[in-house]
Amino acid sequence: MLKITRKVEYALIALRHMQQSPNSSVSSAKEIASKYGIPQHLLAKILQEMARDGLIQAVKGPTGGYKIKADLKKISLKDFFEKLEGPLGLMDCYFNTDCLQMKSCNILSPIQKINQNMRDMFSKTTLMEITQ
Amino acid sequence: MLKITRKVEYALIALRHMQQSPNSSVSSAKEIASKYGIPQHLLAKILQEMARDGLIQAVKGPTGGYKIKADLKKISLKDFFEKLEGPLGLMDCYFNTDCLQMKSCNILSPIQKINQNMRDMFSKTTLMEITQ
DNA sequence: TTTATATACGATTAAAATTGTCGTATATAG
DNA sequence: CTATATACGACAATTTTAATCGTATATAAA
Repeated sequence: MLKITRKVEYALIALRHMQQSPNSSVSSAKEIASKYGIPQHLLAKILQEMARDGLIQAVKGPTGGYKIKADLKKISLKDFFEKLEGPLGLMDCYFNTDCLQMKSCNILSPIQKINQNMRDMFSKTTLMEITQ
Repeated sequence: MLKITRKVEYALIALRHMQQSPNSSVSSAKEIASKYGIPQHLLAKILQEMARDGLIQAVKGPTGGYKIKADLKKISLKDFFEKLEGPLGLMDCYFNTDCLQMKSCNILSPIQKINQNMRDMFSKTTLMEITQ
């Protein structure tokens, strides 16, 4: 429990790789996948999603690839996680109000506090701090 | 991702229930399960594990059940999570050193820092704060 | 203009982790 | 005795995550 997914892990690895590449050069999914031992097609899908999210820019065709587009100093880890994986919370009831046990649940408010702590923590860290 | 398991959720609910019960009285798995809509056998297994861990005390036979044994003020949420679910980390490589990509991984050290932040956060909260 | 290589993206399958059930044994209050 | 509780391992179902596959489109370079 309390693990990040491989999807997020692969996304971070790719971002850091691009961050460390010469400016304005692009990195292909194939190049990144083989360097870090990531399934190529899977990484490609993740890169495509990050491109749709505006984090990176895609360049098509041979010699194509991806490069960083957004200002990573302005994006928190919380926002990054939520772009890729949806709402961030220890339990679904933090966002989802359709739990049948809602009325009888006795740990709802204590959990909400911890949730808030965790969200604050990830809000205070920028993507740049991870990838630089 | 970054979710706690139902096992931990059920354990917290049960602990809080016992905490709020009259002192020296016991609560049965059946009673707690039906009150909060938890599968009875599943809750029983979790309570048994907590008993083995010394968190609660089991009383056998009819009129039996469980009551709090440990001093919840002295147990951090981190220790509680680790008792039930094992090592706490965003990624397995925080503890497990047999990842094949270890050498090429470029996010290892940044992830370790976030890991430490998360562990610190859960170390600073006691079980009592959740269950009281 | 042809070819090789890249992104784009939905559909599907595979694997892993989580969640829940079942059967049987043992203890004990009434 | 008997009913009810804990004890515990084996097993099954479900859900989530991870990975693969097929096909289409864009484009640089020969």
